[in-house]
Amino acid sequence: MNPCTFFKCLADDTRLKTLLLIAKTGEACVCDLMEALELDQPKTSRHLAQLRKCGILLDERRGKWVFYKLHPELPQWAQGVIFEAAANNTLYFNDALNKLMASQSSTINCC
Amino acid sequence: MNPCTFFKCLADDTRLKTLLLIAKTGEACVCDLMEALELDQPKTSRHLAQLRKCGILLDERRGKWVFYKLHPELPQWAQGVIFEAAANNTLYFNDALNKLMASQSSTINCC
DNA sequence: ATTACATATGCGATATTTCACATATGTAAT
DNA sequence: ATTACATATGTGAAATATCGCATATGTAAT
Repeated sequence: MNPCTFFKCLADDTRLKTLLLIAKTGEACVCDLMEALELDQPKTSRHLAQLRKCGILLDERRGKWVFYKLHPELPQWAQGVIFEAAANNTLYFNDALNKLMASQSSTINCC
Repeated sequence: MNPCTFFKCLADDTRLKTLLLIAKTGEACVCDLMEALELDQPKTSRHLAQLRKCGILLDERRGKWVFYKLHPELPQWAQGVIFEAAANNTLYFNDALNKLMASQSSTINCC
């Protein structure tokens, strides 16, 4: 994991918020992330794909849905960076986190 | 310190190596950084200026030279990110670090 | 005040990233 | 087999970042 590549992945609002949300909740499906971040589907999917291809996220299909979580083999220091950022920037993604947790605890919309 | 802005600053080879070098050595002047990273003067200065304007580095002039160090008011978590990256990616900037330490311990070239 | 050296910045050219739309793929139900 | 829904990707346009060169500013010495 080249550190510059890693930081490039964090250097975008959509990707960073996505990662912080997943760090906080453990995992999330694409449709919930879309709603929480108020993004269209291709944009959400594109950024997730980039994080997956860089080895930061791991995807897992369950029926029609795809869930993403932090890749278990992500180096410890990189995980630490993500968790530290999540713990110290609540204001930055709190809105999205609330929406995501609401989606995840209901079955109204999707998965 | 917006976390996305912060990570954008780390998402470039020149800036990231500069930061890791400064994290390891405490401070460095522009001319030593130029040599260690084998960069031309305007490029070095431009990236340092960006890091300074974002509040990550603090500059201090001493005679003809300008020294940069981590900004003392940089949030703790952000400092942590830089130090963790420095501690876990030695291969990424070891060449530059050796050159920098050689420059700093001699007075042949500049300051 | 002039010169030499260190650092900073204006600016147009180039490269890279991101976006938006259309379309493709994959899954499950009927 | 067809339909509906969830997700992924091809592609060109738009936005953004970086570079290279020229030039400006700041400091110290003569």
